[in-house]
Amino acid sequence: MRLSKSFINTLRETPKDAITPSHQLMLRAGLVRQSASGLYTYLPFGLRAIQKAINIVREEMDKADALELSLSILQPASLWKKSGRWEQYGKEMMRLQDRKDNFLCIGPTHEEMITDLISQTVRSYKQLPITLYQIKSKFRDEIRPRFGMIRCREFTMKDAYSFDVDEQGLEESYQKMYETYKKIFSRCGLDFEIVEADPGLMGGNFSHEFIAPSQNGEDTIIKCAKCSYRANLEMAECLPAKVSVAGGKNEEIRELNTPGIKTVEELNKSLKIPVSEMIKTLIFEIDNKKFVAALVRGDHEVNPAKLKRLLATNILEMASAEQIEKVTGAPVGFSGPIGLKEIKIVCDSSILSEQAYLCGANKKDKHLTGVNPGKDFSADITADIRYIIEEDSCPKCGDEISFTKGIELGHIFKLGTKYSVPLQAKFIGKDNKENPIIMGCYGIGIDRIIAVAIEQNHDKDGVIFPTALAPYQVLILPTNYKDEILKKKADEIYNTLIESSVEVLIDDRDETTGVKFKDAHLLGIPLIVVLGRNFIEKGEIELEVRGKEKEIIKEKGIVNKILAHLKT
RNA sequence: CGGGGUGUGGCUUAGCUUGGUUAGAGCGCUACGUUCGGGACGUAGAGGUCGGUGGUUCGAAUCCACUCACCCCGACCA
Repeated sequence: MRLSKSFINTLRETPKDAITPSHQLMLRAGLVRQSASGLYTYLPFGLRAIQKAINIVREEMDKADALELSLSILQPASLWKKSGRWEQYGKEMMRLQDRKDNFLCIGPTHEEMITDLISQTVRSYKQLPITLYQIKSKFRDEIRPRFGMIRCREFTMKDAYSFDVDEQGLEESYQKMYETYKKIFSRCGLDFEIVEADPGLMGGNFSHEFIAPSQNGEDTIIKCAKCSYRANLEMAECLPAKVSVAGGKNEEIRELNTPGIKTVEELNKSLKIPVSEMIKTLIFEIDNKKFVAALVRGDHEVNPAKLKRLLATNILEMASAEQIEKVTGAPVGFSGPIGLKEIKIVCDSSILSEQAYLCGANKKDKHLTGVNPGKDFSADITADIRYIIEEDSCPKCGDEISFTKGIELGHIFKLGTKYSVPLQAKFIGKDNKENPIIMGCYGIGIDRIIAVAIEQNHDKDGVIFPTALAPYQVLILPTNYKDEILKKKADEIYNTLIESSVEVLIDDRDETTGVKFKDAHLLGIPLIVVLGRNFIEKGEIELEVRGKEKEIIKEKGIVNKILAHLKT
């Protein structure tokens, strides 16, 4: 492509709304333009990069025997009502009505559609296993789109769904995708971690996330320094406390006056008791009807995802101030486990029965000290219900852990029969019995591949595309295209590379050399071939590997040298 | 939805506190000329409902009210 004929839209200055490097550079390099919050237009160069990512994903999915199809973007409400998600899915799902007043949604995901398709087409175990996938736009009316392409409302997703006859089959399908994802992100040249994750609304006990470490990530992951343990914050297991705290089993309960002192920090300040020797009591409402009290140490936080899983509920919310007063008999800030009636007490496993703690008295302006769990109250359930903190150690090997931020590139789930049962996707087995199909689902955020590639590969001058994702591989830069010698040689190299099927650009614009260099670096094309005065004087051509070294090459060897670079 | 912030040609912005000429600038854009190895120089141009609506006033980019959009921090997720 000749730059004089292409559509490049580089910006000299950074648009003020863009904060993260990938967002700034994608705008500056003219890869995308924003049309509204969370909505972007891909310009030609950006689209080429996206197509590169799509092709890699498609190739690897096909190698894994997955089959591509395309489900309609608009989906009938009836299917979502069958799975129950018409009600469960919140405002992220864009709902609309057609001229006949039928309700539809713009697909935020496609489990219902694909399961319905399978229910109509699969009859026998002989048709299984099968994995189907598509690569297309999804729409989620996100609460808060941000970071440019990292969280948009309309985005391109590869979503795959596996269908098996049993758990073992699912395990194999899942494992296949796990390996496929590793290949995909490696081929894209990305740095990533695989972590255990909470499946949330999707169902299942655990899942895996593929996370690109980045300061601008929205997820927090936990890494063990020694072993291979990786988990996201929601999922990371906490070992029961090993820290020994002061106070003993036989302390007597004493009531303290604590007027207006509601938080652990305030209690710590006025009573000089370490926060780790306090119990925080939080009241949650589950399924919009029942209440539970969750107890964690003062220096810990309740992890709602763990609590949800433990209580097997999807709806868990903090109780309101009025509800707390009704349930505990005291205003917010004075709740405690002693004297709670008819509500389940869930105690975190880091609260030790042989220690004495400070906690709320369920009376206004009163707290209790010397409270021994086990002796003075009993929990209905004791389990791991808190977030891991940096002082914790690795749940697998006990070594140090660290926290890292990251961007979620992909997520693989085991769905089981969550959708196949309500949507009646069944098969007849060898034993002539009818059973629900066992499902898995596997997503990749395509736009995020590009955003992450840029987050991870850029410098002060612009993007440094990994070769696999670059919109073009080579940029030929004659410093002055009006110079006959330079023009002739540049065209010659350009034509030769085109004949070799190399994706090549030539900067034939009537721009100053400085502009050409700046654009070349901003665009991030991996190989820049500079033809300038050194060529005229000495027959030397400069080959710049974007972000790395520059080489001086004699005229004759240039094409082979370029081709050699592209192979590595 | 809660908290914070910003809206002035394509981009970055001055002016707003303390209302008063044709709303300035840099970059970009157009034409011509000189340049041509690091966003060059000269000359001449084009481009603006000052986010919108209503109000106060002789007079509003500037003050007031409402509203819209966008960004950032928290709850959602690829």
